[in-house]
Amino acid sequence: MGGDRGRLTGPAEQVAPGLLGALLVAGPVSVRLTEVEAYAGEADPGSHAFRGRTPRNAVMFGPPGHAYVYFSYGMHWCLNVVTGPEGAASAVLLRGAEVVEGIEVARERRPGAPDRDLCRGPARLTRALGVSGEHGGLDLLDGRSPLRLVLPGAPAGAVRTGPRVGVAGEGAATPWRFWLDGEPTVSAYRPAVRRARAGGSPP
DNA sequence: ACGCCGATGTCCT
DNA sequence: GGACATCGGCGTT
Repeated sequence: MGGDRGRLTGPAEQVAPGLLGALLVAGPVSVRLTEVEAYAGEADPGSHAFRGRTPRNAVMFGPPGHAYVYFSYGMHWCLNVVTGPEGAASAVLLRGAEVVEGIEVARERRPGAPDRDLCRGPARLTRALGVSGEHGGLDLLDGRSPLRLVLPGAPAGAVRTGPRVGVAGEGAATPWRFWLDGEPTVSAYRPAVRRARAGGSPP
Protein backbone atom coordinates (compact mmCIF):
# COMPACT_ATOMS: atom_id res chain seq x y z
CA MET A 1 0.00 0.00 0.00
CA GLY A 2 0.93 3.62 -0.28
CA GLY A 3 0.55 4.10 3.46
CA ASP A 4 1.35 7.57 4.73
CA ARG A 5 3.18 8.39 1.52
CA GLY A 6 -0.04 7.62 -0.34
CA ARG A 7 -1.87 10.07 1.88
CA LEU A 8 0.56 12.76 0.74
CA THR A 9 0.03 11.93 -2.94
CA GLY A 10 -2.58 14.16 -4.56
CA PRO A 11 -3.41 17.82 -5.15
CA ALA A 12 -1.69 19.90 -2.47
CA GLU A 13 -4.90 21.67 -1.52
CA GLN A 14 -6.55 18.31 -0.84
CA VAL A 15 -3.60 16.85 1.03
CA ALA A 16 -2.98 19.94 3.18
CA PRO A 17 -5.98 19.75 5.57
CA GLY A 18 -5.06 16.13 6.28
CA LEU A 19 -1.80 17.34 7.82
CA LEU A 20 -3.62 19.24 10.55
CA GLY A 21 -3.18 17.36 13.79
CA ALA A 22 -0.09 15.56 12.50
CA LEU A 23 2.91 15.19 14.78
CA LEU A 24 6.26 16.65 13.75
CA VAL A 25 9.19 15.27 15.70
CA ALA A 26 12.65 16.82 15.82
CA GLY A 27 14.82 15.27 18.52
CA PRO A 28 13.47 16.25 21.93
CA VAL A 29 10.76 18.55 20.56
CA SER A 30 7.44 17.32 19.18
CA VAL A 31 4.66 19.53 17.88
CA ARG A 32 1.10 19.07 16.66
CA LEU A 33 0.33 20.97 13.45
CA THR A 34 -2.48 23.52 13.63
CA GLU A 35 -1.97 25.60 10.49
CA VAL A 36 -0.71 24.83 6.96
CA GLU A 37 -0.74 26.30 3.44
CA ALA A 38 -0.88 24.49 0.07
CA TYR A 39 1.37 25.38 -2.87
CA ALA A 40 0.26 23.58 -5.99
CA GLY A 41 3.04 23.17 -8.50
CA GLU A 42 4.24 25.08 -11.52
CA ALA A 43 0.79 26.49 -12.33
CA ASP A 44 0.47 28.22 -8.94
CA PRO A 45 1.73 31.82 -9.07
CA GLY A 46 2.33 31.76 -5.31
CA SER A 47 4.59 28.73 -5.46
CA HIS A 48 8.39 28.67 -5.54
CA ALA A 49 7.97 26.19 -8.41
CA PHE A 50 6.08 28.72 -10.54
CA ARG A 51 9.13 29.65 -12.59
CA GLY A 52 10.27 26.10 -13.01
CA ARG A 53 12.94 24.01 -11.42
CA THR A 54 15.97 25.69 -9.82
CA PRO A 55 18.65 24.38 -7.48
CA ARG A 56 16.74 25.77 -4.50
CA ASN A 57 13.35 24.23 -5.24
CA ALA A 58 14.58 20.94 -6.74
CA VAL A 59 13.29 18.93 -3.75
CA MET A 60 9.73 20.04 -4.60
CA PHE A 61 9.99 18.11 -7.87
CA GLY A 62 10.89 14.91 -6.06
CA PRO A 63 8.76 12.29 -4.31
CA PRO A 64 6.22 13.18 -1.59
CA GLY A 65 7.06 13.08 2.08
CA HIS A 66 10.39 14.89 1.85
CA ALA A 67 11.33 18.20 3.46
CA TYR A 68 11.62 21.33 1.35
CA VAL A 69 13.45 23.87 3.52
CA TYR A 70 14.28 27.36 2.30
CA PHE A 71 15.92 30.48 3.71
CA SER A 72 14.11 33.79 3.58
CA TYR A 73 14.58 37.45 4.47
CA GLY A 74 18.22 36.81 5.27
CA MET A 75 17.40 35.18 8.61
CA HIS A 76 14.47 32.77 8.60
CA TRP A 77 14.05 29.13 7.69
CA CYS A 78 10.69 27.74 6.54
CA LEU A 79 9.68 24.08 6.27
CA ASN A 80 7.41 22.46 3.66
CA VAL A 81 6.28 18.88 3.17
CA VAL A 82 6.51 17.81 -0.48
CA THR A 83 3.16 16.42 -1.69
CA GLY A 84 1.60 15.06 -4.87
CA PRO A 85 3.10 12.49 -7.20
CA GLU A 86 6.79 12.86 -8.08
CA GLY A 87 7.20 15.72 -10.53
CA ALA A 88 4.12 17.65 -9.38
CA ALA A 89 6.32 20.18 -7.57
CA SER A 90 3.72 20.68 -4.87
CA ALA A 91 4.25 21.28 -1.19
CA VAL A 92 2.56 22.26 2.04
CA LEU A 93 4.08 25.00 4.18
CA LEU A 94 3.93 24.33 7.93
CA ARG A 95 2.81 27.60 9.52
CA GLY A 96 1.67 26.87 13.05
CA ALA A 97 1.82 24.20 15.74
CA GLU A 98 1.41 23.43 19.41
CA VAL A 99 4.38 22.05 21.33
CA VAL A 100 3.43 18.72 22.88
CA GLU A 101 6.83 17.50 24.02
CA GLY A 102 10.18 19.09 24.84
CA ILE A 103 8.72 22.50 25.63
CA GLU A 104 11.73 23.37 27.79
CA VAL A 105 14.04 23.06 24.79
CA ALA A 106 11.64 25.03 22.61
CA ARG A 107 11.53 27.83 25.19
CA GLU A 108 15.33 28.02 25.23
CA ARG A 109 15.34 28.44 21.47
CA ARG A 110 12.69 31.18 21.56
CA PRO A 111 13.70 33.35 24.52
CA GLY A 112 10.94 35.53 25.88
CA ALA A 113 8.19 34.04 23.72
CA PRO A 114 4.92 33.06 25.37
CA ASP A 115 4.21 29.34 25.02
CA ARG A 116 1.46 29.81 22.46
CA ASP A 117 3.85 31.81 20.27
CA LEU A 118 6.64 29.21 20.28
CA CYS A 119 5.54 27.81 16.89
CA ARG A 120 3.04 30.48 15.82
CA GLY A 121 4.40 31.35 12.35
CA PRO A 122 6.49 29.34 9.87
CA ALA A 123 9.89 30.74 10.88
CA ARG A 124 9.10 30.54 14.58
CA LEU A 125 8.18 26.89 14.08
CA THR A 126 11.52 26.01 12.51
CA ARG A 127 13.40 27.91 15.20
CA ALA A 128 11.60 26.15 18.05
CA LEU A 129 12.24 22.78 16.39
CA GLY A 130 15.85 23.53 15.51
CA VAL A 131 15.16 23.03 11.80
CA SER A 132 17.47 24.65 9.23
CA GLY A 133 18.95 24.09 5.80
CA GLU A 134 20.68 20.87 6.80
CA HIS A 135 17.24 19.24 7.11
CA GLY A 136 16.40 20.00 3.46
CA GLY A 137 15.59 16.88 1.44
CA LEU A 138 15.12 14.57 4.43
CA ASP A 139 12.50 11.85 4.13
CA LEU A 140 10.01 12.78 6.84
CA LEU A 141 8.37 9.36 6.68
CA ASP A 142 11.59 7.47 7.42
CA GLY A 143 11.50 6.40 11.06
CA ARG A 144 15.27 6.98 11.36
CA SER A 145 15.12 10.52 10.08
CA PRO A 146 16.10 13.29 12.52
CA LEU A 147 12.95 15.10 11.38
CA ARG A 148 9.82 12.99 11.26
CA LEU A 149 6.17 13.45 10.35
CA VAL A 150 3.45 11.23 11.84
CA LEU A 151 0.08 11.65 10.17
CA PRO A 152 -3.02 11.75 12.36
CA GLY A 153 -5.05 8.58 12.79
CA ALA A 154 -8.31 10.48 12.60
CA PRO A 155 -9.46 13.90 11.35
CA ALA A 156 -8.24 16.46 13.84
CA GLY A 157 -11.32 18.65 14.18
CA ALA A 158 -13.11 21.54 12.51
CA VAL A 159 -10.96 22.96 9.70
CA ARG A 160 -11.21 26.57 8.57
CA THR A 161 -9.81 28.00 5.34
CA GLY A 162 -8.74 31.39 4.05
CA PRO A 163 -6.33 33.13 1.68
CA ARG A 164 -2.63 32.40 2.01
CA VAL A 165 -0.38 34.74 3.95
CA GLY A 166 2.22 36.64 1.98
CA VAL A 167 0.87 35.68 -1.44
CA ALA A 168 -0.08 38.54 -3.73
CA GLY A 169 -1.57 38.74 -7.22
CA GLU A 170 -3.57 35.91 -8.78
CA GLY A 171 -2.35 33.42 -6.21
CA ALA A 172 -4.08 35.40 -3.47
CA ALA A 173 -7.51 34.35 -4.71
CA THR A 174 -7.20 30.68 -3.76
CA PRO A 175 -8.16 29.97 -0.10
CA TRP A 176 -5.43 27.42 0.44
CA ARG A 177 -4.54 28.22 4.01
CA PHE A 178 -5.99 25.69 6.44
CA TRP A 179 -6.14 25.82 10.23
CA LEU A 180 -7.85 24.13 13.15
CA ASP A 181 -10.75 26.14 14.49
CA GLY A 182 -10.16 27.76 17.84
CA GLU A 183 -6.44 26.98 18.14
CA PRO A 184 -4.42 29.78 19.79
CA THR A 185 -1.25 28.71 17.94
CA VAL A 186 -2.55 29.81 14.52
CA SER A 187 -0.59 32.76 13.12
CA ALA A 188 -2.14 36.15 12.47
CA TYR A 189 -3.27 36.83 8.92
CA ARG A 190 -1.18 39.44 7.20
CA PRO A 191 -1.99 40.50 3.64
CA ALA A 192 0.91 40.45 1.21
CA VAL A 193 2.51 43.80 0.49
CA ARG A 194 2.34 44.86 -3.13
CA ARG A 195 5.67 46.47 -3.87
CA ALA A 196 6.18 49.11 -6.51
CA ARG A 197 7.58 47.57 -9.67
CA ALA A 198 10.70 49.06 -11.14
CA GLY A 199 10.17 50.82 -14.45
CA GLY A 200 7.01 52.77 -13.79
CA SER A 201 4.36 53.01 -11.16
CA PRO A 202 0.91 54.51 -11.70
CA PRO A 203 0.61 58.20 -10.65
C1' DA B 1 -3.66 48.06 15.02
C1' DC B 2 0.11 49.65 12.24
C1' DG B 3 4.82 50.92 10.47
C1' DC B 4 9.66 50.08 9.98
C1' DC B 5 13.38 47.61 9.13
C1' DG B 6 16.80 43.76 9.35
C1' DA B 7 20.52 40.87 6.71
C1' DT B 8 21.35 37.54 2.88
C1' DG B 9 20.33 33.88 -0.70
C1' DT B 10 18.13 33.31 -5.09
C1' DC B 11 16.83 34.45 -9.44
C1' DC B 12 15.78 37.71 -13.28
C1' DT B 13 17.77 41.22 -16.28
C1' DG C 1 23.36 44.67 -10.81
C1' DG C 2 19.33 44.62 -8.15
C1' DA C 3 14.60 43.43 -6.67
C1' DC C 4 12.52 40.76 -3.48
C1' DA C 5 11.50 37.03 -0.45
C1' DT C 6 5.62 31.42 1.82
C1' DC C 7 8.78 36.67 7.97
C1' DG C 8 9.37 38.39 12.72
C1' DG C 9 10.60 41.62 16.34
C1' DC C 10 10.29 45.91 18.07
C1' DG C 11 8.69 50.36 18.15
C1' DT C 12 4.85 53.76 18.17
C1' DT C 13 -0.39 54.90 18.16
